Amino acid sequence: MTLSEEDYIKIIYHLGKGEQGKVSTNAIAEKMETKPSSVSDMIKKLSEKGLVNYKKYQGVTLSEYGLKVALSIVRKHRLWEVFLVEKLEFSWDEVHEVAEQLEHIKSEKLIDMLDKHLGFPQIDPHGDPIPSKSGEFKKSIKRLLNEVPIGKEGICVGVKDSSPPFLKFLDKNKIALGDSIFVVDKEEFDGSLHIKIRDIDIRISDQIASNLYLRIIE
Amino acid sequence: MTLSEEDYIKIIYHLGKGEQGKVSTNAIAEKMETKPSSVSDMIKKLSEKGLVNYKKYQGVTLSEYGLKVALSIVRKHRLWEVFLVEKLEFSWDEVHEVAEQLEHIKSEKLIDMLDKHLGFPQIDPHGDPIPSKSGEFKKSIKRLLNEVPIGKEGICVGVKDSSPPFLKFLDKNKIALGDSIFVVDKEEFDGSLHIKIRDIDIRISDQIASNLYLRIIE
DNA sequence: ACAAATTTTTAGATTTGCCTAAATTTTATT
DNA sequence: AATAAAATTTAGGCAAATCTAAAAATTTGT
Repeated sequence: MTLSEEDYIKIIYHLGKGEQGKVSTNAIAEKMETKPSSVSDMIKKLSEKGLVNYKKYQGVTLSEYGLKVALSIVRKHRLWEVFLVEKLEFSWDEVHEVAEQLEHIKSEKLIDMLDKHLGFPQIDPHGDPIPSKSGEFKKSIKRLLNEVPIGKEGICVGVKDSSPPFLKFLDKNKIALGDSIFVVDKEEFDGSLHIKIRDIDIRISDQIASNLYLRIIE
Repeated sequence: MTLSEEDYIKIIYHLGKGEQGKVSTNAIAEKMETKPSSVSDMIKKLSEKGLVNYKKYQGVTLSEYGLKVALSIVRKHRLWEVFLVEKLEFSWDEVHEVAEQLEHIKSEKLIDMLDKHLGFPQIDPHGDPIPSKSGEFKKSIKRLLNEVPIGKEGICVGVKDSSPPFLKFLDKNKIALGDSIFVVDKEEFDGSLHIKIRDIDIRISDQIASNLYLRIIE
């Protein structure tokens, strides 16, 4: 597969919301930053190769094979994102462009060993799930931290209350978007949480926890 | 720069033995696995871009700018090789193909941080020196282990005596091509060596040391 | 030195992925 | 349901990087 073909497949995957949805030529053109006519050309090629199902004027969907390819690209992209953040000190919002390039590197062993090196992560720095080698993956959902079950881990993806005092609190406690938070325990009577963040244990009140969104798996 | 241009520059660099040597069209064609006519075309383009010095029928050399570009590609290639071996458990002879792809990834921060993550290595798994960010690098030389000065480190790149008993010895002591060996000390009277390999200290006789080639720096 | 062999370049074609402009199909509106 | 608007496809071209075949320059052999 060429680089360009892989980009198309990935975009069709994302626009199709992971599975069935028919994807329009124009939508693809916009994401690819190209013209609809170019998209038509490429779709024809992808169709001949069996990567997409296509009937003229009716939009495209990924074939079973195309979906497999898409998931493998997404897997590579997200594993590289984890690598960049965990090992190379990138912040969660700097990784996309580089991962976009790294996702095209072809070597099965590379990805298997990278996965192992990273400890088989399940989510990337944006909280999105990482497909397994065979293409399965858990759905991710967004939850307020105080609603995350004990023993679960998630990525901090947003705040409900963005008032200065709250943001200051986050800053002081070194909690930032993209951080991975593990819920160790919950105190019954006041709802306060014992969490682990960057290998450090801290306790936060229910009030704080109900203002932080995590993206968790399952 | 396109991927193909980068490949040409790198090949011209290697064929020119690192610097001045004029490189012939045919030699480039062979390395690129393409035809001399294609090379002519590309050389013309590289020349227009100021990457090479070129007079028809007279071969090419890298310009100052072209050399800079070449060194940056070599740097990336070798850093990725170190990464693959040190962090992802690749063996020294498996890394080339993958590094060949990774060397084209464009991100200054990526390479800087990779360099840091790897502890600013000076040599790659084949014993070749890694250019610094600014393009300087030490020459590497091949020496028998017993001639390596105390305090130096090198990569095991070959054996002088390849008899089965010797190879068996290497195997038993977990010494393999590509291993990094640090010379800790040398015993005056029998010439035996105290070396560090994969963080383990071992002692080897002069007889052994005089059969192992290391590639060292400076 | 000069013809033969080799190397290198030019000319013209091909493929991939893109473009513009025009034609066609679908969808939206009245 | 007919027409206007929007989306999509086709047609014809372009640039990059390659190819084959043929021409030109250089090197080699005697």
